[in-house]
Amino acid sequence: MSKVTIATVAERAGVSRQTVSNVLNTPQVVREETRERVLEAIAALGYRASQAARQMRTGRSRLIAVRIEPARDGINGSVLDRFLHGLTDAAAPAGYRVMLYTATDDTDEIATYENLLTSYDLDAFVLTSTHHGDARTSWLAERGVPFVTFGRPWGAPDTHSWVDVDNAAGTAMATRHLLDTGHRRIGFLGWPPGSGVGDARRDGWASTLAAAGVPGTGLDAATEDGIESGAAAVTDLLASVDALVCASDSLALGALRAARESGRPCTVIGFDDTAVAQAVGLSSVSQPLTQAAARCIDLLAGVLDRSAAPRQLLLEPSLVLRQSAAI
Amino acid sequence: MSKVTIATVAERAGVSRQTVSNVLNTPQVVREETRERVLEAIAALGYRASQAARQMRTGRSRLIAVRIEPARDGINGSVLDRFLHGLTDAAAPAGYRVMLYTATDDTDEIATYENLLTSYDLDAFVLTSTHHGDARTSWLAERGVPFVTFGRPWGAPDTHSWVDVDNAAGTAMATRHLLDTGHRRIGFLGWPPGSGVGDARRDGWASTLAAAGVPGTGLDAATEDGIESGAAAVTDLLASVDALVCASDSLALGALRAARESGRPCTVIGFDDTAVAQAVGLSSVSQPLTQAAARCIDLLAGVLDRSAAPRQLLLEPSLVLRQSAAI
DNA sequence: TCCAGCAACTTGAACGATCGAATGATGCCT
DNA sequence: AGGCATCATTCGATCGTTCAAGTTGCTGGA
Repeated sequence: MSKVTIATVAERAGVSRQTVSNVLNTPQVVREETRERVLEAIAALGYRASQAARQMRTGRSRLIAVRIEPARDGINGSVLDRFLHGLTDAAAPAGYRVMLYTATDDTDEIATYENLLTSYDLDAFVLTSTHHGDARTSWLAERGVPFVTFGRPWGAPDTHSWVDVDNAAGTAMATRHLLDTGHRRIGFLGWPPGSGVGDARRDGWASTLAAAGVPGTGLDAATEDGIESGAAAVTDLLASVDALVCASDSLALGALRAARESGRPCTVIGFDDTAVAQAVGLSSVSQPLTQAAARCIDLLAGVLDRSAAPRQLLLEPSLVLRQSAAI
Repeated sequence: MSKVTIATVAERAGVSRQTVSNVLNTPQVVREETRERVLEAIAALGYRASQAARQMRTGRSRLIAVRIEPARDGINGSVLDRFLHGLTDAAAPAGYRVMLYTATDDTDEIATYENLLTSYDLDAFVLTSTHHGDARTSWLAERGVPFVTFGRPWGAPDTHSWVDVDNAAGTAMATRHLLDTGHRRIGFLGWPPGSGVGDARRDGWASTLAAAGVPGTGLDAATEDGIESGAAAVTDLLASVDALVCASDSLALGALRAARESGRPCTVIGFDDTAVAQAVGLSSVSQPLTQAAARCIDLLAGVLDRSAAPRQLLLEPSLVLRQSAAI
């Protein structure tokens, strides 16, 4: 099984190297008959183009890079992991492979871009966890590096392609469900203002209550993400609500725990439909992560063409109902 | 910011291309003074070697491939994700990058190897989820492809390097803890015999009981992984045990649920210390996944040298104790 | 004095693909 | 028949690096 190059194939098919290359890259310029002969030779020899050689000539690597969060435990990390799974699945049929990198913060991530671009000639980046004043997108845009973000450009103009899940629609859906099932004192447990995602999730709750004419003022609390902090933040609130919409499953779990400890029954709905929600029977808003990943790959095709205008996609989450067991 | 190649650096430093290459790859053959001048030029120009060109010449890509499980929800999938995080972290300082691929089964995975090897010239593979009669390791070994497995070669001889966690030690630790805290009727909930990991976890429990002279016969159950199946499999057992060691957190959660429903108190210890265990306050055996990933990278260095003999590493898990809340 | 031996560096070729321009073959029009 | 456009294919150069084989200058031993 010696090395089979484009020259080997050319010799066997009785054509030149370039013709073989044309069969693979621009089939329309090759006569039908020749094309078939070449393809036959390719199959017979088990030829596969060397990415390294192709990459050196074209500058394209057919590799896209995605950041993976540093190893840490936790409930919410799994969301990005599921997105990553979807991305790998969707990239393969499109002829792309996913390469991972880590970074401690945005500045470090930008330094990594430089490294990866110059030494690996990456074709594109998929960014996650976009936030207000994100330095990464402007850096990439300035240098003309193709990229797609999972998460809209909070506050910045829509100059690039992105996919996002309608966070507000998710909490709105949860709130509406609680209204439909008879609840009238519905609170919200979220994160401190300033994060785009967190604010959107709060808005979904607030606007749904407002539209239904149900008062919500004073029925919300904000804290850092986490079970403990969620439980602590919600204790005061429990006296005045009988249902809670939460910005994450961690917070929801904290709320459930606090409710159980205080002895006050409270229906809780989380966000992200993590494994934990499944395990404890917690209703939760589910993001279509696999679909989001697939759309990112779709958009990337357009971005790599350079010709196509940037496109934006907002996906609808869904509500997964479970009989909320006390934790 | 035009392209800066090894020739640019050479010109600026007043030496030849090869000398620059030597500074980077075999510094000892270059005179101190020259070396510094070259390094200065590299820094000034921001030069970074093109992986594609290097790869074409050397056949090495500095890329290692790892399988990522297809997108699915669940509690146990997170274990491999955490391993993946650790691997990416550990690979970067060693000058390697991680590339992902998916595969539906072993046969499909082997087909993917062929693809990846011929077109991307991958340096090595890291395999996870090894099992009895694993076709993947023999395929790779036959072709001389460097690889390391996370998981020992169940049943097969130790002809390659691997890292594994001592599963039996984990359940032994859990069992011993239960004995120390006064339990005498300790059961085991695991998977059907045949899986190396599952059998090892059962053995740890059985041998510890035997060593302590505490009877365990008839106190174990086996079922497919999952909360529901775990709950179903353990109901009969609950009459005769007051503590359970489980092969996974999913099973442990099922056991907890069944115990709560039956009204019989039962101390439960899970395995893998997943986010779910954290969330519900379940004690669990924790695998040192970050460490395992780092060791895999270490071993890979030896494997890529070809000279070094295969090495094996067995890591000790630890027991994370929590006040087991009823679910 | 001469040349072997060494250290430090340089030069040409090669890896395997693609790009641009050139070549040969074919058909059509005048 | 000659000219010319069109299509299919070939040829030579090139991407950036490393390997193998020089070249140069210097030291020391016979």
